[in-house]
Amino acid sequence: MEQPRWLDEREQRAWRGYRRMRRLLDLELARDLMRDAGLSEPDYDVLSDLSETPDQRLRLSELADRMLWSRSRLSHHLTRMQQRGLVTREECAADGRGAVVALTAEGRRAVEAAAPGHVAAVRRHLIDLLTADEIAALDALTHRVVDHLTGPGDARR
Amino acid sequence: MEQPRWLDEREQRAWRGYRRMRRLLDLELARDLMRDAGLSEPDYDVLSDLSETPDQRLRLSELADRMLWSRSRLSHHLTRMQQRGLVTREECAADGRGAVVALTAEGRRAVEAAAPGHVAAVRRHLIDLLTADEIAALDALTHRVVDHLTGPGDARR
DNA sequence: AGCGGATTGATGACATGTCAACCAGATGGC
DNA sequence: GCCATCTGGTTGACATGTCATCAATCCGCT
Repeated sequence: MEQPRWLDEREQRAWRGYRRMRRLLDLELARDLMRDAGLSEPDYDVLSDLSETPDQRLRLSELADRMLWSRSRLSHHLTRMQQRGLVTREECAADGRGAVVALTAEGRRAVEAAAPGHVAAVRRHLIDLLTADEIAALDALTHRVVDHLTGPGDARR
Repeated sequence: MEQPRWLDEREQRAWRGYRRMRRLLDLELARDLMRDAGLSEPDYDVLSDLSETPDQRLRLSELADRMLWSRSRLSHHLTRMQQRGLVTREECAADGRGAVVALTAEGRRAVEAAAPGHVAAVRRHLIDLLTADEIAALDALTHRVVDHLTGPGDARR
């Protein structure tokens, strides 16, 4: 830390570009999703993960891990979604402490209605703007960073 | 929207990788910054933008635009930072409605103390994991997306 | 000069996320 | 079997972000 290696020009541009894209893309996708389907991104993510699961249901901890959410956050968010009728909570047969979230019919209807538009927005604002090489690079690089962050130091310090 | 063009395998992987990286990188950088310097990312961004400005001060609206924040968010955040002594508000001579945020000595000290460690973390968890080609690709692609999102449809809808 | 609409920033109510307890049930050593 | 400990999930207090609204001021026009 004594002699910090600052970012050179190109690195600087890449880093700032990343952050700016991140923010703008997020705003845009969230706005589209809310306008077209009445869902927030977190709502959509929960519903989407659930709908991809064989039985339309998951243990809370399992879902939290997949989404990289704290259990607390998930619990709070699910109670809100439950009040809107998108999901229900069930007891877990295998573990008396556990709970299972399940998609309701209405929840399923909501994701299915939202998905095409959301995918189209992701294409329009990101994927279709990239060359095949860039998509490949993005795939490679993001996974490398993810592996780095989940690998050795997964146990935090 | 009738026949949605779903993402193919590679696109899917790139998109999911991006989202996962986004989340993990954010958590990691935020944790490091808080632990080492007692600042949140938003704190750091505000201080950093101010410190790069000639006079260490900016109009609120100017700062909000640069950061892509709502004015409301900025105003709330600044009152919190002000209470911690990192910034002050001043009246704007040129415009009676306006306000100007200025870095305090303590605020300056805080960014300068935080910057080397933060840059090192950005390197360690992202930049230094990428090849030169990937950095160039990231630079190009993010700016293209940013231009797309800020360009024609800047007036939303 | 003076009216009317736009802009600036502040504010309060509310939605969302985080953090630190907390409880109930599981698990493991003895 | 029984106690100590760990885990899964919930909860409440609090930090943060959003949205609608408001007052002050500015600007363009007559």
